[in-house]
Amino acid sequence: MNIGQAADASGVSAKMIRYYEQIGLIRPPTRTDSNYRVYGSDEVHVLRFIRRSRTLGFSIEETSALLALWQDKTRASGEVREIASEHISALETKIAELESMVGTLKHLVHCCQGDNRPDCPILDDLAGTHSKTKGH
Amino acid sequence: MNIGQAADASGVSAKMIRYYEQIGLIRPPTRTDSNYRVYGSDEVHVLRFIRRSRTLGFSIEETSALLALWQDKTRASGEVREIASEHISALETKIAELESMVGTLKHLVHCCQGDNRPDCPILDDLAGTHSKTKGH
DNA sequence: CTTGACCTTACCATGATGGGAAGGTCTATC
DNA sequence: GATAGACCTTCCCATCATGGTAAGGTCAAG
Repeated sequence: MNIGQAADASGVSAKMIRYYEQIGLIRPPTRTDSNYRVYGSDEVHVLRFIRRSRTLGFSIEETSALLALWQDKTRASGEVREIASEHISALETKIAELESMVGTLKHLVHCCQGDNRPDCPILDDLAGTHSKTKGH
Repeated sequence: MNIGQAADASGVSAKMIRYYEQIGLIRPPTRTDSNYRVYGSDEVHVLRFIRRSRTLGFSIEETSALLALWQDKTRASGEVREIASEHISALETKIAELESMVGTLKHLVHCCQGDNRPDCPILDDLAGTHSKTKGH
């Protein structure tokens, strides 16, 4: 299987497959006489694993750790759970930040009449010119 | 005021101030004979505006638009509200995505016993080997 | 006049991905 | 067997916003 077919089969672009190889996330595959990369179903399986992990928001580094644990027959699933739990915490922190931003913005939009008057609470807040909405 | 003082006063690093100048977000300030950038309270005000906008998650491009509206005396606040509303939508989409990830991961962590047995639902899900948790 | 804190520009790095160029290879069709 | 087109290879560049570092100039205090 060439890299294009492996890309189609795994959902990981050929570009990314080469990149993952370059940074050491996956092992260099065998090559044909004409230097083409050759992949089998095992490699496609690994690529799918990586893709799913990335989809769930794990970084390459985290994915690398999960991949190692997946391939380690003597692994402890506790380690996996720890990585996942930490990732959940990070995601929840991020969500809280975004929700805070949304809350502030919604309040501002609500105060902003949206007509043509030059007074705009959103801009005023951004400029920090008064403190009406600042404490929000 | 030198760039360092402007940085302290605005909360934007000197590095970023130069960058914002380079990409045209802010205007080049006057310089001293020895080529030092000189800032006044107006520039600091602009920098604070930018900082607040960035804190709220607006991109540089959006910040640039908001800044232009802020400095445009004939602006319509409706435009501002539109930018903010679109930004809220984008943030909410992002939040939903993250929450979906968290949901999947929590389910997996819940299923994963965290002991030393080599069976780990999280890795199984990532690998896509069975469909027990896949439809989640 | 030296020291140290500041400033200047210029370049490199991040993380994960896409784009493109220049050149080699394979396959199908004529 | 030649040619076209689809594929592969490596290498370099761009993103986005930010940080770092290095080499050199400037300023103020002691």
